Amino acid sequence: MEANENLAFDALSDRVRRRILAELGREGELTATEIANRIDSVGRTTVSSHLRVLRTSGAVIERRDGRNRYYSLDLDGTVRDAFAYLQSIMNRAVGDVPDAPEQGTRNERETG
Amino acid sequence: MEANENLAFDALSDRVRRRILAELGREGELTATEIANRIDSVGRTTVSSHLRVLRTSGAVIERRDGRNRYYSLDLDGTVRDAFAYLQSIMNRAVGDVPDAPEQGTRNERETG
DNA sequence: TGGATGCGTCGGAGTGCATTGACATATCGA
DNA sequence: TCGATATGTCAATGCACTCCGACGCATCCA
Repeated sequence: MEANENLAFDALSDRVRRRILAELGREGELTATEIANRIDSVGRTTVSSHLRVLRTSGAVIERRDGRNRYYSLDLDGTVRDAFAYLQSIMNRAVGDVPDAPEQGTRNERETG
Repeated sequence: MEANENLAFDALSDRVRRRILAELGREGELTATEIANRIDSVGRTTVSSHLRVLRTSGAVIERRDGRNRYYSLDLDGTVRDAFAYLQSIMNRAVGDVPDAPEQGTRNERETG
């Protein structure tokens, strides 16, 4: 859990990356270019770099279709780890923190 | 919410700071020296600097007593903001994420 | 009152990371 | 096949942050 937690917050430590995650959360699936168009504070190259970090750390999923690459949140990945971490420290202090949502209901563990 | 969210993840972006928060979550209240003793990868000065960041960003509360300063999590502060952020992006994607705990009224929340 | 303890802050050295333009690769359309 | 589009990657640059020793201030104890 320690390693995952570090990975998770590394991914979340950058403002642009959080912005990307928020967009993906809102839209579901977006291409790299679409994301870059929505965030005009940085260029396409920068977005691409951040997508690499998010991909490597397990925060987003990439789906290829022709020359497009669609990105979406990986809700079983690092975002969930970060959620779990915050949950755990709040839990110890309050003792009444709810669980993360049941994620497995939408994709029946295709990996196998 | 944007500003708070940035503050929150800035505070959480460092491994030592997360370590400190975890200790505070586990122990409830600790002095700066106690925290430094529990984290031997860095010195007391470093811990003090991180505590400053955590204090400034609203992640921890400081209570003074004589020459000691006791730190504890501020569960209505940035930790909660970070929780809320993750919640919101997971919410949009899953639509089934529970709320953070009610910090101020936890006495009434009798879990059935 | 004088020494010890707890703790914050300052200044500087070292390090890591974000950003970007240029370039490479693969796919689409005519 | 030829150009346009979508996207990743590389190398260089500059900034921001971490870490620590030294110092200062307040508090406690004898």
